[in-house]
Amino acid sequence: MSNNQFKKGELYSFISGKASTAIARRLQKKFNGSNFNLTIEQWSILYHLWKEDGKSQQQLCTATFRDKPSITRLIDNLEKLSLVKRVPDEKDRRINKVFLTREARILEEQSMQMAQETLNEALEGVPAEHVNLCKEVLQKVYDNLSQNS
Amino acid sequence: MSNNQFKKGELYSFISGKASTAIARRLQKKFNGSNFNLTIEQWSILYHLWKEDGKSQQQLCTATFRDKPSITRLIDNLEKLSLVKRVPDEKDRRINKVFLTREARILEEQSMQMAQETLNEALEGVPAEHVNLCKEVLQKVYDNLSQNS
DNA sequence: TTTACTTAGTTGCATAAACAACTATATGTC
DNA sequence: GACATATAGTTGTTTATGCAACTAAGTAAA
Repeated sequence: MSNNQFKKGELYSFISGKASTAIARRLQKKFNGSNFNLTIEQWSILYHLWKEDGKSQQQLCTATFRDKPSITRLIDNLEKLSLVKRVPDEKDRRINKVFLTREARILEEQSMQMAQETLNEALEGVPAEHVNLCKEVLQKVYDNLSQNS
Repeated sequence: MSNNQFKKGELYSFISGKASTAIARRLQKKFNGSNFNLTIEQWSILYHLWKEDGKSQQQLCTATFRDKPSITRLIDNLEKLSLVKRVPDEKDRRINKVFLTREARILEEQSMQMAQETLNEALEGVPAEHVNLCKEVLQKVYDNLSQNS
């Protein structure tokens, strides 16, 4: 039995995800202002490929917390932009590995810097230990709900 | 100058809003499982009208952190479902006040209980003071980014 | 090796979001 | 009163999400 009873007025703020929406919008504006022709969602795919190129679509589902159709269509659009390329796996023909193009690799540094900047603006005046605690809470929330319980 | 420098690997979790997405999905599943024919987004409009009926569309924009076209279409769909009704303001004909129907008022108790339940599941095992601190951080983030700075 | 089951990815459909361009109404100034 | 300007809301277009139904390929068991 939990002791986290919410008052009615407090309830909404947690569900709405206003903070992450605000962060995403700010980052998107930075992209638009720099002639980056990228949505945040597309960028989030590239982000995971910069960490490790050649991930399968299924791995991207897990990494980005999206379902398979969403990934299919994001990859479709990224392919149209010549930023990634699907390569069928040699051993298991069901699997598409997704690889960055040279054009996409060029975008890493500048976009990561804009993301960094955005987070710094977002967390201005928040002590590092509060940020860490907050991240732990959000991770715990995610873990709590990822189970079938 | 901020001291919140993020390591590359940590950056994504904050932007992605995984936690609030997970909460919304869980609540949506509860709705679906109870024959509530409502999206979370539609519910969020009703939520603010339950707090104060007759809000204008503009007030709903502010309350739900959405833009005007989004609200127009959410209200369109809620009207189709006979859950709200637009009423032009007597004094200022530009303004639509949005009122709950009887059918919508019936939904309040049960849906709020499901939302409460969802939050309790999400925050299971998280001490109340951590929840409060986390909420403060998220509010601060929102405030930081709401300015034009 | 035939059948059943599982996994990876795609397609169709409905809903929602972001942005720009638009209409209608109100306000303020000359 | 006539003009410019601001505000409230709508419409069109593109992109993304969630769900269900589907195809193709791999696995395991009879």
